[in-house]
Amino acid sequence: MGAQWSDLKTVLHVVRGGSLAAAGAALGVNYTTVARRIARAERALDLILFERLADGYVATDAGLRVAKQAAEMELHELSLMRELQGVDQRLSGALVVTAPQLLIGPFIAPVIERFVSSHPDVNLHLKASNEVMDLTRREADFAVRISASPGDSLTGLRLAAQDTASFAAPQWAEKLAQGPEVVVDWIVYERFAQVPMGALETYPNSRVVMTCNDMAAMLGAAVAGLGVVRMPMFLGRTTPGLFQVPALAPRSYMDIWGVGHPDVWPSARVKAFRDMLVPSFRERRAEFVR
Amino acid sequence: MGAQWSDLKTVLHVVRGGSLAAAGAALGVNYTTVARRIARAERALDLILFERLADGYVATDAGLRVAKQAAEMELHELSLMRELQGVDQRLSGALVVTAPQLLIGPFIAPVIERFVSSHPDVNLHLKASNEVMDLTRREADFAVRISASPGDSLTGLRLAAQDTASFAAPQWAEKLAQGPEVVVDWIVYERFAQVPMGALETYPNSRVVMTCNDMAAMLGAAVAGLGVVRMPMFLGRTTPGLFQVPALAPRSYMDIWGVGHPDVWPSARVKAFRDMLVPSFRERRAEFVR
DNA sequence: CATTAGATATGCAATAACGCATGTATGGGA
DNA sequence: TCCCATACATGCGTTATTGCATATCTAATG
Repeated sequence: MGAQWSDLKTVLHVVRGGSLAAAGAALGVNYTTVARRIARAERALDLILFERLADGYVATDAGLRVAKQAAEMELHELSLMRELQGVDQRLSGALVVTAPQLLIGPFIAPVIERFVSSHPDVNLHLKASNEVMDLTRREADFAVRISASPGDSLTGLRLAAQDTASFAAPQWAEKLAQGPEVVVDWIVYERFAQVPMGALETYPNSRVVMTCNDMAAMLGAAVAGLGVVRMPMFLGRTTPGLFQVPALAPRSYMDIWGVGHPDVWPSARVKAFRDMLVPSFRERRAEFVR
Repeated sequence: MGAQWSDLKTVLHVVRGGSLAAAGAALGVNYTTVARRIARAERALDLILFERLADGYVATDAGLRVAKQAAEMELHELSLMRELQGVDQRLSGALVVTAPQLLIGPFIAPVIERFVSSHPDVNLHLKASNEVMDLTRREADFAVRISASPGDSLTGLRLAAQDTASFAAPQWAEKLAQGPEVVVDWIVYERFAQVPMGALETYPNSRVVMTCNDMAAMLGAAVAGLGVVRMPMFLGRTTPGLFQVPALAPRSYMDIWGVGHPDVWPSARVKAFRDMLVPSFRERRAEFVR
């Protein structure tokens, strides 16, 4: 009478993705399989779940109802996965950590090095990403984030407070020393697209020479001497070839947080990682502020 | 990383049933398949879900957690199934009705006859059972029950009020007429196991000649002249060979209800069935009371 | 101590599910 | 109008899943 649970899940993903192909990708199966599962579910339920239109599958009312309850089922699945990870007291198995790309090299990597040698049975996976992983879906067990607060419903602890300052190649230091009338070329982050606040006060002739959507590329451009970049202190200080310049007064910036889902937080693996990460940041606290 | 939903469901049923065989029966698969699904789930989750003991599978803490969340998932599945049935406005497809065995012949069957000829595309399945079907699990879409109230969280309407009286073969009518000193042999329902309340007041020499767990068998015994049976009026009146006897004064009894789950209640099929059943009971209301 | 019932493992053949390649239909852009 | 990208349908060979038969193990029983 009823349909298989895997088929209900499949319906959910077709509704979510809007196409067989998208659902297949999400489920890790071929889209033909998705089509067959939908057909099977329809046979089992004796209902039409999707209208086959020229531009894809469109859910019927019944299809939407299936998807809705399947979404509820998925919430429990996700809750279970977090719960199982959270109560796991073994120092073996998978541990997924995510952190901003540019923080990894100078600050996370050394911790990871010690972690993996101390806990050789833990299979650590590091997701370098500036995008926010969904910890509810266990896309990561632990995340290092730069933000004003731990956010949503996550457990978090502050790893460091940080300031920003202006950094550039050495020739810019000389140029800026010539006086407030020099033309200052700024490399700015895409979504700001204008000279940083306060820059015009000290150097009225500041201008944007380039916008960019990637901080790593901006660093490269700065090292090459293209202009001045406002960035976190730690980043300027740890990038060879860059020096702090007085184009902009240091200003406090968002904190660095270590966050995790409350369900997953008690996991031995996550705790072990925290226990190495936190002291490491504490010791190097000075590198983040002016 | 995660496990398949069908495997989570399988874990649930092993925890519920306590053995692979029980789970297999519940799921409609061979128990070997159950064992393999458990093994697959354990591999996927990298966890031991069951201890393999000599006398069966015993869930670990992790296994219990999986089962618990899977149970929550199942609640949503059941809710979905009811919902889909409830919104279905077609007069085709399956309709499962349950009713007490002895009510079917005289009162339900005539309605069913008309129903199936009026709605030939509805696949009516009648579960004659004195056990209470779980309407939450959609073991039935509509139930005729003899009870004091519609009960739990079900929607219901009262089909008839009814009385009980004492019935027996004709020779008992003659015997009882001889006076209050005659020995009255009672056939009583198993779980009462004693002479009905009030019987000793009119016939002090009443005694239990047989207890039985099945009313149909009791009817047979009564027709055979074995003794007197207290039963609903409708039953005595519709059973050939039985006549009401004054061994016991008529007393009001539990009502007859037509009940259904609120989710399923609006279904066109259920509504159509109700719409035939209710007038039928209303017309014959007099047959149930003294 | 042998036996039996209940419960789980395992090997093998049958079946069902799957992925891939190919074909069809539709709509947008050059 | 033609081309191409998107989206689904279908046929076929491959793989994974399943059921059955058989073997193993344990506890309870005679």
